Amino acid sequence: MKVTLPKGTKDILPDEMIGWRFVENTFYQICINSGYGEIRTPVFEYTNLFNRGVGDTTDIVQKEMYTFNDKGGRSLTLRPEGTAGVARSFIEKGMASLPQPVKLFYMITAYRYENVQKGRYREFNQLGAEIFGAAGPVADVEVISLLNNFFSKLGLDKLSLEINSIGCPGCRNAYNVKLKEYYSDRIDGMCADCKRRFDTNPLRLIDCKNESCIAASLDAPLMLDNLCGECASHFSGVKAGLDSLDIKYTVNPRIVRGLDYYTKTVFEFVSENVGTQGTVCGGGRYDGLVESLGGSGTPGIGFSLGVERLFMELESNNIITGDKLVPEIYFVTIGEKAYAYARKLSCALRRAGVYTEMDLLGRSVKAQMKDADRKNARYVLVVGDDEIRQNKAQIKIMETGELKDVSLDSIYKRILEKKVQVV
RNA sequence: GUGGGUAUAGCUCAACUGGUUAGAGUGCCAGAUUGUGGAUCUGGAGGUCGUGGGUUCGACUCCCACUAUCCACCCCA
Repeated sequence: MKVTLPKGTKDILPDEMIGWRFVENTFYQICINSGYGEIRTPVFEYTNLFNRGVGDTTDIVQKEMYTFNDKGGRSLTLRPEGTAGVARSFIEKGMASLPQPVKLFYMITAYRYENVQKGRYREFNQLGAEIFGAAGPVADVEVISLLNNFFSKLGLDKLSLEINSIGCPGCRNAYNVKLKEYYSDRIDGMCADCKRRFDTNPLRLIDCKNESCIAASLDAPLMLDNLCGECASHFSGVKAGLDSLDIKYTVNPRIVRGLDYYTKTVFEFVSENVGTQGTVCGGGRYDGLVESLGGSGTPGIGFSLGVERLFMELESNNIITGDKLVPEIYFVTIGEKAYAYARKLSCALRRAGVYTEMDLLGRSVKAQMKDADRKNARYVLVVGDDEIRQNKAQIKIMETGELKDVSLDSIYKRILEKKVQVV
């Protein structure tokens, strides 16, 4: 084998694509119905967008970006996530002067240089949506309800929603001081990572999975108990909104998102079927992002959803079964005249929206029948030069094996009436 | 970046403690009375045994390296 897939990438083959279409179409419909406009931004952006947007201290920026110089010496980076590019577009295209709020959604690939494991790839697909310019908790609720609609339309009811608030810069700074105070006499017994976090990002200390660190964190003060008045009332607004929609959730005070731009509400949809990477969807509010990228102060909230992880969940619930599309009519032909006739009929049917099949290899009748069977065709229309002369053809109903004579004229007429049912 | 498992036909897997032309199932192609599928039977195509070294009279089998893949840590979708 000489040519292979790059590590961490995959081919999505035709059978699987049917499921992908199902997921993407469902997402598209829900977003459109909810007033979101679709946006496409470039796969690569100038590197500094992510440095500033995602945050210099994050793992993503520090070690996971595909960064390269183009021939003009510009530093470019394959997007490691979707929000930064959309925020850039919001600013650059002057969307702040559109009627507010601006609601956008997208279906993209993203790239992170990480070691591969279950539910984690280097190129992966995300569905995402963002609301810019709406500061109140109703926007948070709308984004979550969009996801709730999406999951229920897919037939998924086993994802659990966890929410938290990580406050605004104001209350977080005060909280960080408190945290450092709490950890100052315990940090010696904690892991190397945590010792580093103590200075760079103390918020992450309570999130560490290392056993001794978990023990040290048991009595740590929680952000949730230290929110300022504004953040606290925002969070209760979110909870009240979810309650009124009967959306179930649990408050998980230990959720911390890995991207620097999050403020106030953060949330995750978690699955038990995805392996250790259980987060199917993560999102939250980012009221400071647009401003930090040079735009005017604009609140925002959004999410991104890992399609590969969603698929694992769908498959383990038997929602994606890999069913193939089956042809309505398979034309079995004998002879050139019959082939030409059937080809014309087949084209007309395809234009009318009917899936038809024909042999392209000049195979025997038997082999054509076998092919029709293999493709699970509902009907086979057998046309030979004899039939052309007599202006009729045989239709075989594959499920029962029943044969019927039909006149070619009537078939053509039925097609013109756009009737799918030919028998 | 770190740790562990795996690597044989398109796919799923065999090959005894190293021994001759590496097998099966499935899938694919063709045939079993000449213009009709699914069952059965027969035949055919398809493998530099992940790559490169080494040990040996002899390596799919043992050793080393590399690569890929899977799983886990970190972190995230």
